[in-house]
Amino acid sequence: MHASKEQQDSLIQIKKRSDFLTIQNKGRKWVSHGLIVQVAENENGHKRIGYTVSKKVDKSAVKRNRIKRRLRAVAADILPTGAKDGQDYILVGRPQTLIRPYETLCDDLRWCLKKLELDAQ
RNA sequence: UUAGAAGAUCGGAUGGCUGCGGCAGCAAUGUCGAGGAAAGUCCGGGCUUCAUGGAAAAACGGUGCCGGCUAACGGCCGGGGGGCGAGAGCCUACGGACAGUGCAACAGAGAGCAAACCGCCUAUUUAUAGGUAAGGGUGAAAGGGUGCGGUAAGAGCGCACCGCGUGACCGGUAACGGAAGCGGCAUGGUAAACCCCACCGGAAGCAAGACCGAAUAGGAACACAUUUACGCGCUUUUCCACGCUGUGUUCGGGUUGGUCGCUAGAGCGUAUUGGUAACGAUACGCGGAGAUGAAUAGCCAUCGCCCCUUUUGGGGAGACAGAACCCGGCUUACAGAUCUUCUUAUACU
Repeated sequence: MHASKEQQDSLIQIKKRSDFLTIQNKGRKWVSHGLIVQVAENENGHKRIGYTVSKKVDKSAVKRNRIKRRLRAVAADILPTGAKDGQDYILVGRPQTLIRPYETLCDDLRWCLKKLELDAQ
């Protein structure tokens, strides 16, 4: 089920704060137990991905880092095949992200992507 | 063995598959990759920039027994005083109250150059006057304590012992300790209240700052000429020195992106050696994260740890917590494990 190295290279990371804000404003959003996904179209035709774990989720920096790492691991497995070109994705961590089993977390992401695709039509 | 005290160390290990960041390499690949507190940002430095340089004073902030260590400190080590404990030990903002100002509710007669409510004593007389601080009462606190003498009753009024003040002299680098003698006892507490004294301190921080490439004011540098004065020059004042003006030429700033700053530093380890110790000296060895929406992850196996039942076995937990320019400390958090030294009680010998 692991994505190949080539596929993972197609993912570009979102770094600017302004990009995060525009995606959050104009994009669509779907919530699951393990994580939240936000999607918006972009102009350059690539798949782009960003991660957000705020201090609201957990005050400990160690736990926030671990949540971000798990989100990154899930995204690396699912998104190269599950995501579409020309779209921006933001994965938002939740308290459940820390303790949910890995397979369930993957299912959460797949479910969110499916729902968002239906919603777009 | 019981109950403690002090100090130090560790903070799971190994491997596989799929991945991440730095470096090397054309590539394959190789190699390195979080902590004892990385935390809080409370001190002290290095480094960088800003202000024209120096001296003195004031203001503001900090430190506060003594000696030593250190680049430095509010840190550490050793010592002294005071307090706590049976002890090993632990705690300690621990300079100054004859420089000045202030503060202490209520109660009480009286609370800071003491006072006289009840009482006691004396006189005249049945209410005053004087003496007194033993006893009572109030209070957090009532101006030495006990005993004897003394007296009208009393009182350091006198004496002894204790306490207090002062203290020749002795020990110690010092803080301080000991102490003959003298003083009849007085100048209560509070300075994490203002304050005084001694010592220390310019300010802001790697989003500092430097460079490169792209669009507008103040401006900056260089050359020449000229004037020396009001005022201005990064807390204020004073003193001394210095600068300021005009013209021309050249360059070009607030923001964003990239590169550098960026990790070898008061570095770590071992041995010898000086020192009670903190720490210093010498020799040899080591080379160890540098990200910038920010790298250590996901899954699994074995060993170890804890709990349950015990024949095999099954299940569970894994603390506090994530480098962001770098060091030296402090403070706070921490499952569990190990080692060393010491005290106490009991037993054994």
